[in-house]
Amino acid sequence: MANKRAIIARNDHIYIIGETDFEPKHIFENGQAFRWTVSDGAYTVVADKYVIRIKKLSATELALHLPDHPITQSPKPAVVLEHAGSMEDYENFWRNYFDMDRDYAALRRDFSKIDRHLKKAVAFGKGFRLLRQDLFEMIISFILSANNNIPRIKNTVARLSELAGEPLLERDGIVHYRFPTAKRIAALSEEQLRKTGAGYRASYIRQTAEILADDPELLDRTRSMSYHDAHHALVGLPGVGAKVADCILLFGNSTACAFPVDTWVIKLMNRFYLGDEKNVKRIKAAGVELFGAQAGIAQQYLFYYARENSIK
DNA sequence: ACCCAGGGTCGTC
DNA sequence: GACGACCCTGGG
Repeated sequence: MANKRAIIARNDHIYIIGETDFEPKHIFENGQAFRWTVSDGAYTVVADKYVIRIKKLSATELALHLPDHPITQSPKPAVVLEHAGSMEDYENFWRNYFDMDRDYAALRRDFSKIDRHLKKAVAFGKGFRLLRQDLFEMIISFILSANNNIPRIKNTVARLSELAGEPLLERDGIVHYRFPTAKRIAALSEEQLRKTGAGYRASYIRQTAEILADDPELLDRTRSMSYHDAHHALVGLPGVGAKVADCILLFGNSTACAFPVDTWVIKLMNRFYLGDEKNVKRIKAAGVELFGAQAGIAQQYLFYYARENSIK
């Protein structure tokens, strides 16, 4: 039984009502996205040309927002995407961005049957969704992630956007910038890139941006490739290894079989399943073997569960 | 104050 | 395949 949910657009806001799997904290605080801030439980997110604020609404709040709407008669979980636009924006962008056509409730049920660890992870992370983010943004963000920590990655991405991205709008005294194009980043000097906090990754970023600026179709082509071919194409870019390529495909294209293996996944896969496997390729193969065609999503639930509970 | 680890990749052996 | 170096920075 698919969960019944309603999407309503009104006054530049989009409401997602009755969706069991939409928890802003679990969507954004798990390392798949870097262009967000949180304040009083509300998430400000920059995606494409949009700057939205995501809030959970109680039944009372929802009724205040949509006073004359029949849906507010029966209390259901509700989320509002403020400033997200009209129904057209939802259909053209948000539906895809939030991976709304995947049935996460069904996925959780399937994962829960696989084993007790995944069952706990899935219960803990209920409300997670994969984001289908801009591929170029994912490439640069995850080149930055190598041997780095999340606060610094976020800072660098923010400074890079301010340095080379188009200003979008000012809200509450803060100017928000769109993520830069490959062309704009390729035009920066390595010195400028280092000043954003990129460190030694500055040269990878510049080189990769240059390659992609010279071949603007490359990323779009990967979307129609098999997982294997797309992964191979991405690994050819400077600063992009096997793990980063998997992150790009998982968080930029919702390629659910991509299974990134980082230090945390090595730890948790060994602790829960493998014992003492050091070979990353074999850990990745074991993940796909255990969790199936959507192993990357299982990986995200496990990753989030392990990190939030400091399982080392 | 100093040290360490952080969603890995690359070059070298 | 297995090491070690690697820009920085926030947190201990």
